[in-house]
Amino acid sequence: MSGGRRRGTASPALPLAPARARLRVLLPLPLAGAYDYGVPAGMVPPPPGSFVQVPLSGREMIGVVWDGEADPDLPERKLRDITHLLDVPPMTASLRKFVDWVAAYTVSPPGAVLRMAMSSPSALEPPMAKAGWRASAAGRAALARGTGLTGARQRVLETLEGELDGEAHLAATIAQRAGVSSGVLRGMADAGLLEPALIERAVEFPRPDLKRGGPELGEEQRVAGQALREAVAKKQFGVTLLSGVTGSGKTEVYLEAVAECLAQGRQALVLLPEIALSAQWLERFEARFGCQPALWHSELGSKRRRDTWRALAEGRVQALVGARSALFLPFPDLGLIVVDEEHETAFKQEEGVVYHARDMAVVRARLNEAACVLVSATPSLETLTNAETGRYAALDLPVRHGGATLPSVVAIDQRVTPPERGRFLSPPLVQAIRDAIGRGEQAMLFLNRRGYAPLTLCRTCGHRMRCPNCTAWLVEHRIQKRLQCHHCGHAEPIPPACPECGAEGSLTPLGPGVERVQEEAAELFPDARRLVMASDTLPGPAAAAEAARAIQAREVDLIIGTQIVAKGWHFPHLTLVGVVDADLGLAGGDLRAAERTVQLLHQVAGRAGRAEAPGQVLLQSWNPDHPVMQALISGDLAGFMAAEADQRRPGHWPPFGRLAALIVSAEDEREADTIARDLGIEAPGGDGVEVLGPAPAPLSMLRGRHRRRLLIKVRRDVPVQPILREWLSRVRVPASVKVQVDVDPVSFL
DNA sequence: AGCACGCCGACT
DNA sequence: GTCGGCGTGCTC
Repeated sequence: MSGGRRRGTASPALPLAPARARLRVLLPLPLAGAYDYGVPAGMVPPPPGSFVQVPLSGREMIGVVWDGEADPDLPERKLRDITHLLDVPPMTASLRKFVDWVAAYTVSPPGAVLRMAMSSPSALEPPMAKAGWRASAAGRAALARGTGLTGARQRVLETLEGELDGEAHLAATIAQRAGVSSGVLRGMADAGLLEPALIERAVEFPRPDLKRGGPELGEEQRVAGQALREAVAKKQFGVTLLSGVTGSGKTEVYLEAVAECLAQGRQALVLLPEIALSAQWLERFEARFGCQPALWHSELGSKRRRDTWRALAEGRVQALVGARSALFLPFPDLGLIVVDEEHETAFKQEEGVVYHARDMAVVRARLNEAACVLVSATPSLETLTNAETGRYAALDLPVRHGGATLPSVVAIDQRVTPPERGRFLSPPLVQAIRDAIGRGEQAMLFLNRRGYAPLTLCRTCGHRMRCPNCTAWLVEHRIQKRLQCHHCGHAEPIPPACPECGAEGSLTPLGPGVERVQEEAAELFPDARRLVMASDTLPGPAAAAEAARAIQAREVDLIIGTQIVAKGWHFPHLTLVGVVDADLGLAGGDLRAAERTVQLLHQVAGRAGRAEAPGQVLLQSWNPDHPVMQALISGDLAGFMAAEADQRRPGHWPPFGRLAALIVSAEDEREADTIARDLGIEAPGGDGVEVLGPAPAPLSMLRGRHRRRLLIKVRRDVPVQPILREWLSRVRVPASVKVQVDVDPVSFL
């Protein structure tokens, strides 16, 4: 460009100069919407979905060019220019729609949802090649001559050209492999024997082998697998419920759907409720496809995270298994989403953007013209209802794979044969464990309570040890010698004397946790090899995998575990399951307490008798006539769920109506009360709309914040989000008070 | 989410 | 007299 002054930027001297092109950029922040930015001269306006860097109040941020028109009335002086366009595949239109849909449904700022779809910030930056070293031409020549090199220098060159394949590596790596100090490398670089070079990132994800075929399928499995294949092959949206008794081989069936999806050249996503406990699942995937799938979960390291995100976005990952957050990953052409154990509450995200991954999976599948498969031995009432009304197709596997039979379930009436004083295992259960172990089989005791005792009480003054930050008792963890709060992470040493009255040796543990059951088992069965499985005794995937291996290798006789033992494990030598307190989940007025208890105990029961030897399940209960116990004993879960539906239908309780909760929280109790009261005053009404509350939340203090709840119940045909938005807009909330919206709550705490 | 501006306590 | 606490408010 010659000619000196052409035109300045937005020069006022040229009022008729065409205005800069404007477009909308959504930023990963909880702002009300997208912001407008200008396209700088010389930049081709990036299409929607492009990742761009933009200035925002003095700093640079990465955002996504969003759909829709920019506001022409925004004054030119407010408009800043896009800084640059990032070299990342643009976010697909379907993922953008998904972000908007989730934001609208959960009543969250779209930017907060976008943040979940940008969960690996570093993946968006240009591929960062690291500075490394390789042999220079002079170095290679010197090596070829074989003379004039010190031993150390020769080893370095041999290592680089040999086992390091002549490629560039970090100085530390080279020094370590060649067994020399880094000083040697420095000297070689100065002498021109080494030259700097960028290290290529070479993270390749293995391709699943579709020809490999899997384990032999039974006839029913084969038929169901074929049906799923056909659903995927249609390349249309559709949801299928795959139900089937525990041990019926549902995983192998839906892996057929995964195979079909990959054969179509589209990507498959499998969501698991707890990826950390998925070692056995990964083995099954590998058995079917000859390699590991890509993994996605919150504990993934930043490097792995970045590589996975980028490889996926670039279409180099075919199959991915992940926790709920994987739903927001940049699949270029998602063809299948499987939600395994769809009834699990772990799919509900309770913090930040509150969403249910199972429900959002259905939405993402719809926006991607993809198939969705919901899998469970104990489907949720929501999913069952959708299957019954024909919204979802349904496949069922009614028998166990390989000729195994379902375990028999019997209640032990605690009123008739109670445990001894201070004990928790009743005589019939003790005898059954003794018999099973005596036969060389494995037994399991299930109690959904971590630690030693849920409550510590002073026998002198009645003081109960409670959490300073939460409305909760402190749970004794005897192994760690600490009292712990299971809600906020507060922990303190067990005091030698009562902090209230000072009485020494007066603090007494009340009630059982798994540690205490293990202590009792140690006295009763001193020769049995025992293993405690709880989230705090199996920290991380490696520990869980090792536990599973030890059990399968029959290195354990008695397993004592919390709910993590309910999660899809295959323990072929386990024949007896004892539920220490079957009534535990029924306390409290939770809408789904009964449903959840049936699901959990049925899943636990399903660990027994998965191979040749038949399984037996004993439920210790104070109320064996309760419908929950009767359902488990008879095995008639369908009947139980039908009765559950009949109870919820008349009052328009979910799934026959919709709930949303507002949780008001503040450090100051009076502030929480004030806002909760204001919300109560402004509560919406009308046909098919009902507001309950405000009331103190069952956990009325959590992490130092006082909590109040309001619940809105609307008829199924009434959209709740506009009501919520309007309601919230009528109440001014100071920054010190948080109002969390929970559409379709599963927890009422 | 940052970062600035804005009014009330312990320091050089 | 100032340095600085983090409470509200804005960022295209």
